[in-house]
This record gives sequence, structure tokens and C-alpha cells, in this order.
Amino acid sequence: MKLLFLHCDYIKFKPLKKALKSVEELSEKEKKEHEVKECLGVFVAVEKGDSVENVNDLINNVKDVASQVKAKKIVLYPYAHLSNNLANPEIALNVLEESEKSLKRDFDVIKAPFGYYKEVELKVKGHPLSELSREISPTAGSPTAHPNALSKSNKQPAKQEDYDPHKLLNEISKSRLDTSKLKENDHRILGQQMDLYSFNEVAPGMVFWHNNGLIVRDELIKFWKEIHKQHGYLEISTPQIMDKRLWQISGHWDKYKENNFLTNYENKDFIVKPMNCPGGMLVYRHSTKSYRDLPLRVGELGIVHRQELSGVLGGLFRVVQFIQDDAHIFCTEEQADEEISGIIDLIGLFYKKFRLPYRVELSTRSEKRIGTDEMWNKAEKLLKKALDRKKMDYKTSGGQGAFYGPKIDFHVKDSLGREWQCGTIQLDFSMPERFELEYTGKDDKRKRPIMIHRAIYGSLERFIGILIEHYSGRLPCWLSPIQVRVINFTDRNNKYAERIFGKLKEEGIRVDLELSSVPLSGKIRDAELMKIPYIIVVGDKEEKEKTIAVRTKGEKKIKNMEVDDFVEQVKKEIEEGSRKI
RNA sequence: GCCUCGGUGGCUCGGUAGGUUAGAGCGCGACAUUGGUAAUGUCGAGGUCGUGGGUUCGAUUCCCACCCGAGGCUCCA
Repeated sequence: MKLLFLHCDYIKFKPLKKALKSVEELSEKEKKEHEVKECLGVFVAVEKGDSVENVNDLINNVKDVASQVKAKKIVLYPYAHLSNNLANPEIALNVLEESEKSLKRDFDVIKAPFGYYKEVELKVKGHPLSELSREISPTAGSPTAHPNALSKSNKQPAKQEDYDPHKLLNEISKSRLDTSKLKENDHRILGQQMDLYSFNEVAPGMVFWHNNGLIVRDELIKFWKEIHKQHGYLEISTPQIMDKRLWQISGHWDKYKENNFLTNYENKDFIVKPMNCPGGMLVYRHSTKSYRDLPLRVGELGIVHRQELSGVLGGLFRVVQFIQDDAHIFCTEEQADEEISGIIDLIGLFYKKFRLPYRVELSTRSEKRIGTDEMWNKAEKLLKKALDRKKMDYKTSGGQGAFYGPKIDFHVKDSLGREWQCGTIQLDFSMPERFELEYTGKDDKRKRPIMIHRAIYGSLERFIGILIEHYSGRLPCWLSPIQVRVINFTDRNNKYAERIFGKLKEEGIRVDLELSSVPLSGKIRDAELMKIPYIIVVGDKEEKEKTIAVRTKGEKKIKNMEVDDFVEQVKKEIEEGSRKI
């Protein structure tokens, strides 16, 4: 429905001739010219899809505008020319008459006749609010709209909002941490000290990555990509918001409605993706597949959003927005066993690299589930078989599976002894079914692949939190935001220090320079608190001998080295850390 | 979402049993200082005491609501 509001000194109209055959004859009185002074003209075009359910929206808009311009008289004027997608006359008339009835409770209402050619004359006041248009979308207020949907935005209020940016700025504050119950190596404290990231109340549960933290995240991603390439994975990236219908197909809408972030675009409901898989399904479907393509391993480092109960958030361990190191493996039932084994190995290798202890758990069918019991039997058996074959030590917990399939979870232990689920392997017969995935078999028949969802880090955010605590902030060199700090001994050595700094930087080492004129011990202390792996001090002695004094991660021993030797050593350490599993 | 606790400069924390200019250390800036591996000195800037409302002559302080955070439940595709 489209509305045009004109605040007028007067409106005059006179019906001349019927425009529609179906409308009733007007009485003699109604055929006369009408004049209304000091009124709000409401010109209405009722469109396809509108119904009496939209009357309330119309009323609210009229009330809104009338109160702003302080109008008491309303001229309700059918004005088809606002739209090229008109509702049929019966509905339009119905909507208009209902509207008139409701408006009469609060205003003097004059309704211009429907279905007549009319002569009209009016004078618009010309103040800033005297001409307004509004659009009411047919879905607004309908029972199908989600309660959280931005139905207000459908109103498209044209009024200028009244706010004071300075006042608003005071209302939003960064999140202050209550450290009273936290250990010293809690990632929330270390994250602040090391300037890795922060939180702000404008985005609860969503990380503001600072430069230092982003370096850690990027390194983990780089490493992940490297290893996955080596293990035969392809990589894709799918959109951040997708049509609600996609989530209805996948079943996420039914199961997790209330946890989704909703938005809309072009009058369609969109969902901010809580999962990567449906996007991945569409990529699979984009081209025909043959048995030769299987197993097809497709990774996606996707940003997902999930609304969580407000009490469960905690630093990086539990967030609302996170990067999932997802991958989907499409394969035949016969291949599943080997694929699962491969993933178990891969996860083990990752955790071993970070020296993280972990525990394995098999989660079987949950109450909230889709798919037949037959599927579940098959899937559970496959997972069990792989675990047994690998002689894994694992616990079975009933009812804990994902809604589309059973899973193997990998729980990593943090420094407090708390366990966090990171890695997961989930078998899924259901999603391929719902998305009608197919491949052509050797026998030229259409077959349905099965699908394995898996993640290793689980959430990059959580994994970084665990790493920070696990290493008490002393990240391995290849992950450290600052790998080397160069410190001068006195101002006399600045030039030499700058040369060393430049050389290391050229070599691709993340290095910074500290030339302030405070005593050395103070600068050493700062660098240690920042958990910088290598501290280089250059003074008169080093300058004369063309060496550097190297202090390694918290060790008190100082080693005098040639710059080139140091560069070689550090580069080798970084290289090995970031490429090899 | 529920129960308990918290929110005072960038950070860590004092303080106000309602009353003039809310303090300190670190950090930041300036100046002095030129020192050998976990804190050099002096001076200076920096605060709507989480937000909104109420009580009051007066609220950072008391009351209410909300927001954010922490611990614990519940939850985690």
C-alpha cells in the first residue's frame, strides 16, 4: 500500500463521472463539491497483497503524521495513481472503508468517493513535514512475520529522527571486565595486556580484533589453509545473509528459529547465516557430479552468527559471532569410513602441534532431530566403526547428536581443567536428502552422496582463547604478534638499532623498535610483559663488535650473536611453525 | 533465560555512612637523565563515578529499571 500525505490549507474535490462500473451511485449530496479546510490529505493506493490486515498500519501512519503536523481533519482520498500494482477494487474499497471507520474514532474524516473521476484543488502548506510518503509492505503485521523481524522498518518513517550523537556516545561504553574471579593467565586479562582484542556493548559477544589479535587469527588461518590444501581440500566462501527459504530447506529454521539474526532485503526475509553448510550445498548443486569427483572435500572459513542466551557468553570462549573452520565432505557410504579416519588423524595432528590434550566423545541421536531411524542407525554405526578401527579411546553419550546426524566431538582441556568442544565430525544423511544432492555412479545411475561436516578449531575465537591460556600468553614465535623487539642501550646506539630493525623487517620478521630514553631494565620489563619471544639489545659493545644481544622468551641468559645468524634462526623457527603440522 | 556478584580516567584500584575542587600507582605528553637485561626522576594533561529514571535543596553515594561484564545453572546446529 502506498500513502501520500499532504498537509493542506484546504482541499476541494468534486466527483464528475464513474470510473468503475461496479461502484454504487452517489447521492445528490455526495455529488456536490466538498471543501475541507486545515486538513491532512491522505492519498491511498491499495496494492496487490494488501488486505484489511494492513488497516492498522495505515491508521498508525496517519496518526503518526497527524500528530506531527497537529491535524484534526483527515481527507481520505483513494488515489490509484501512486501504484502500478493495484489491488482489485473490492479489496481496495474494503480497506478504505475499514480505515475510515477506525479513523473516525480519533479524527474528523471525509472520504472522497471511490471509483470516480474527480476534480480536485488543494493548497499544500509547504513546511518540512507537509509532504510525506509512506509505504506499507503487505507482509508487515501478518502472522507469518517473525516477532523479531524488523517490521518497523517496513513503515519507512520519513520523519527526521531526533538524537544527539554526543549523548549517544556516552550511552555506549566498552565492556569492562570484572577480573576478581579470573586467574592471571585468563585470556581475557592477557588479551587486554597484549592488546589483542576488545569488546563493546554495541556488539555483545562479538570481537573487536586489534592489530595484534588479528595477526594471531590470520596466522592460524594461513596455517589451516596450508594444511588443508596438502590434504586435498578445496575452499569456498558463501554469502553472509541468505534467503529464509534456504534455511527452511536445511531445517535450521525449524530447529533454531529463535537463535537466528533476521534481516530483510527487497521485501524478502533473510537470515544472517548461523551455519555454512546450506551455502555449501548450493555450491555442490551448482554443477553435476560424478563418482569420480568423490570424495569431495570442501572447506569454508565462514563467519557465522548465533543468538545465545545472554548468560552464556564468556570472553572468547563463547561468542555470538565467530569464524567456523568448517568443511564438508561429500562421499559414498563406502568411502565414509576412510574419510572419517582421515579427519580423526588430521584433528589429532592439529592438536598435537599446539600440545593440547583432548578427549573424544561419540554423540548419538538427539530428540530434536530430522531423518529416519534407519539413517541414524547407519550413521551411528559408521562413526563407531571408524573410532574402533582407529582404536580411539572414547566415551559415548546418548542424545547429544546434532539434529541432522550423530557426531564425534573433540574436547580440548584448558588451563583450568575445563573442557571445550573444538573439533567435531558429524555424519549427515539428511542434508543431502533435503537438498537432493546427486552424483552419477559408475553404472550411470543417479545416487545420493552422504555428507560429513567437520571442524578442527571449531571456532577461531574460542581456539585463540584456549591457546592464549594454554601458553600463558607466550605464543609460539610464528603466532606472536610481535616476534622481535629491538631496544637501544643509549641514544648513541639509535642508528645501529634502526639498522638492525630495518634488516629484520626486510626479512619479513614482525619486529618493533623501542628507543625511548628510559633505563634498560624498564624496557626489558615492558617487552617481557608483552610476551615478545625475542628481545634484542644493542649498545656500544654490540655496535663495536657488530653483534646483537639476544634474550629469548623469558630466559635470563643473554646470547651474543651475529645478526645474520639470528635472522636465519628465527626465520627457520617461524617457517617450521607455520607450515609443518 | 534463571540465581549470585560487579561496573569510578587507557589499565589496576582507593574513596564518598548524600554536601564545595572524586584520589593514587601504572600508562600517556613534556623536560631532565644516557644507564648492560623485569619498574630513573620532575612536571603536566586526562573523569557526565555503566545508562536512564525516581527520592532530595543537593545523588558517584539511597531506590527502581535497563545495558554490559564475571561465577554458577540451562543451552551450544
